Amino acid sequence: MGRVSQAQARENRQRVVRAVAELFRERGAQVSVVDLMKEVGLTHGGFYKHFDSKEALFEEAMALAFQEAAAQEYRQPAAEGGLSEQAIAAYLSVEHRDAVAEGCPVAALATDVARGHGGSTAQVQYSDGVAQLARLLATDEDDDGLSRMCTMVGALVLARATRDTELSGAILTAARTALNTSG
Amino acid sequence: MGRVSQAQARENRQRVVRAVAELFRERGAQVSVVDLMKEVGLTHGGFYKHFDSKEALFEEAMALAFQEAAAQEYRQPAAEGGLSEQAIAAYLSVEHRDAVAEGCPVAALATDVARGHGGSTAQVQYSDGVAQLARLLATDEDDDGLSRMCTMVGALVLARATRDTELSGAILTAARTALNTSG
DNA sequence: TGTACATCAGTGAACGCGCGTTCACTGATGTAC
DNA sequence: TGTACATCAGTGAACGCGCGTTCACTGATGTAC
Repeated sequence: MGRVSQAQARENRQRVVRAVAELFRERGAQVSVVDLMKEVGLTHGGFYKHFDSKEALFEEAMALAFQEAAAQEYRQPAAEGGLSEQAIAAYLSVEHRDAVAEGCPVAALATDVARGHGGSTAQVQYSDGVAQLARLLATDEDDDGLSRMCTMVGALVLARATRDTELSGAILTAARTALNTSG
Repeated sequence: MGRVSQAQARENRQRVVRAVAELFRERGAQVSVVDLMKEVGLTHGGFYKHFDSKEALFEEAMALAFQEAAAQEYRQPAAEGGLSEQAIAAYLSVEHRDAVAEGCPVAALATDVARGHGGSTAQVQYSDGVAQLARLLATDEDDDGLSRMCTMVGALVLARATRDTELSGAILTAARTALNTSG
């Protein structure tokens, strides 16, 4: 194919990171270099022109996932502080449940981070992401948002694991109801 | 080594299933046949005398994990119905957080099941496990236990992912407090 | 109970395959004049 | 602006390795007499 412009190369690199940020949430560490390069229309050979190793890419992708998550609609706080009822409904929606790749990385990557995939810097990034999400949920000094975050993340994770059963929707509904009545 | 008695063979087989039921929770599908046979003191060659395939073993191990979980101490209901405060405290303890292999499979395997590892029968077994856990948490007709289960599972999963930070203990405490005051 | 033979649990080498990574090569891009 | 050459993004074959699985073999166990 021959050399490609610097701008094109930068864009290709960015597309790889973004693709992995999504594939990572969907499949965890189970993404091969061949697959991810194919995902952006390239062959695997050029991978190491951009990244030192697969793990280095994973760390970068994890950072991007958390960075982009901060701008998600389900993170818009209500005027009076705390997340709005709509934001919580968006987080606990069937759409969010089914869109793992673009969804909350705190919910999608918890088990991977706990198992040590993605390296040790991933753990730090993840913890920061958790703290960030909790802060959005905090309402006053009596509620640091942590237990509400547990309910939301737990509901999303469980709804995804039971996706093809009627339990899945019931879980989302139950969590939504509990969060709106208690907060 | 030569042939081994039928009783010994049965015991060996059972030990493999039990070992995998634990390794599975700890590492997900990332357990090699060589590793798991080594875990029980055997070599990999004999594996297929006991199981049709690695996936078949995984399904059996998943079944065992849920079966054994039903007998865990954190599942003892209080006299008046619902889980006792002690049972909830045990579930949300640092000990349970650190003992993934012997801990609640609903929390340990959620992401794996959601990603389709362990086969389709695993999804059914998992959903049954979720329903079972929720039933333990139900207190009356107004509370089916689902939202409380989300809080518990979410707390355990998040505490594990943030294990080396001070956030981890705070998450467990916050969830424990929330569950005891609202139920 | 003892003997002779069939069975089969466990062994370890071997298989084909996909993985992460390396490398010689290509040829369009970037740059020096 | 044009030309000549160096650069380097991307290609595809190749590497060593670990994986799931197969198989010929071993020898103690199980069984028929």
